Amino acid sequence: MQKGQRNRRALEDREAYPWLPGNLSREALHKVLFEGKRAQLAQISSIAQFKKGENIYSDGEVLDKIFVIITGTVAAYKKSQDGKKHIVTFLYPKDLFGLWGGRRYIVSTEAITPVVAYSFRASALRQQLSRNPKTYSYFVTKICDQLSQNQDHALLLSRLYSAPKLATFLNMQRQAQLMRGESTDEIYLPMRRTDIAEYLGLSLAALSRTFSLLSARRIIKIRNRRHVIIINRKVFEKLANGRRTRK
Amino acid sequence: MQKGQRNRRALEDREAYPWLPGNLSREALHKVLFEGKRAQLAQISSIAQFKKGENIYSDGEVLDKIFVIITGTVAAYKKSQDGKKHIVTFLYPKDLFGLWGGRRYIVSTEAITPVVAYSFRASALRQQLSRNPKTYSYFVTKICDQLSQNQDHALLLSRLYSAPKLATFLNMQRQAQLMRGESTDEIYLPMRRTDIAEYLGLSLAALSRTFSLLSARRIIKIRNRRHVIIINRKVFEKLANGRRTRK
DNA sequence: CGTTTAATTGAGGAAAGTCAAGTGAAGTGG
DNA sequence: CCACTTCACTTGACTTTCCTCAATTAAACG
Repeated sequence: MQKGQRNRRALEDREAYPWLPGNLSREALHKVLFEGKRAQLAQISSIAQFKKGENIYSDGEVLDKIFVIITGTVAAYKKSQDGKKHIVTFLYPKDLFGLWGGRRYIVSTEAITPVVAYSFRASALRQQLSRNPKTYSYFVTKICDQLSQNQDHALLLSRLYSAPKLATFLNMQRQAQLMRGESTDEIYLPMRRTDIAEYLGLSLAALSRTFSLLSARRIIKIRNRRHVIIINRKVFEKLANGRRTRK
Repeated sequence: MQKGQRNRRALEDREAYPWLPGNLSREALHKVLFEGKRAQLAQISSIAQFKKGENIYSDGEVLDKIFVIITGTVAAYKKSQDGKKHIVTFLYPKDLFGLWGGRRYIVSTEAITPVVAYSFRASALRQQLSRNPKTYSYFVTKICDQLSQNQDHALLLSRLYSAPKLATFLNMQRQAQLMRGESTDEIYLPMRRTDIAEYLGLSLAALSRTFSLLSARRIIKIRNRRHVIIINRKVFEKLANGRRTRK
């Protein structure tokens, strides 16, 4: 299956999950849940703020709160048996997190920029859901999205060489910006290099070298630590999507 | 968080998803759905059979059927941009697959042994769900489990060395056998070496070497291609769970 | 402006990849 | 039931990439 085709389809198809009742688009459901009923929501939610670097919750804690990001970026991570931190996903405004587990959280989360978020008590949300089962599909959709995203991440992790890994990552970030309706002239990277390395399964040194390599080959331009511009789109795409490219 | 503690908790906690209505255990729900109401189910499901190696559905096809395995093993895979096959997950009896996408399947699946499965038309299942929203939580639970499993897989993929990778994989298989109530004297591997390599993100050669290494070091005994016995449990555990072990 | 944190770069070594040849198991047809 | 073909797996030789450790430079922050 071609990549372009897949991307287009993803945009068309992910809107609706036809096997679910309450066949609303995600955008519409987000509106209904988080914008249309502020007054009603206020009863079960509050606004939480986190400083940069602050831990939000940890793997294994009892699951009591669920969050929806208003502004900022969050990293979800696990520690592997060998003690290393592995970032599972980055979360952006409108993303929902905290509900992927059962009785306890299954990942840890940390604010990597200052974060403002809605905070729901899990019990209140449960009641809300049983009163209005249609909103269910919103959550299921979100979880399915997360699942699909995780599978793509696994694919990324098993790529062999650092250059295509990084190019694919940058492309994913760009895609996400597009989805959120932001400009894609520049790619914005709110996280530190270490975080990217932990997401891609590379050492910090290797990641840094790869940034330098892509920059030296004039494929990307590193405006500053948080902003990257794609210069040579053709080679860039080849790297991200290409067959068996190394550097 | 300690590993042993985590495993115990996983067993205790995953049974119920308290933020869901219809707070039934997974085991109970499976019974209700697939054993208690055979007659009712017969109307919306049929039995499907697949030969070893047969493709069940492909990534990108329109999602029309959902399956529950009765006997046999299925591999779910994606092809990455560089053309390589990457196995996302192995599926065993009672596992559900096909519903993780929206309008289309998001992975391909293939029978790696002869497979017998219930086959549901997606549309029929949708009706079933809207009539009985409580069964919803069964599906959500399954998806959350899958998500959690995928995250563990990602962790596995980003481990550096092949020996701990393989040990962890074997341990996962053992754990799964335990969950299914099977004996754990031997680890049964229904899939080919190639499949394991594609799951672990290793070359076939590297995987084979690692099997040989563990065997030479008398950590495991390879009774035959499909059956492995753990001899030195202590070293084995250290490999699978240990900090910074290489070989 | 100085101190701390984040990121880049260099040198050396180790693990896994690739290519290729060889062995073992399984399945088929006479 | 055995010979033959095919497929699955193992092992060897060589190459490459990334990791580790360490030193240096750049940016952020008080």
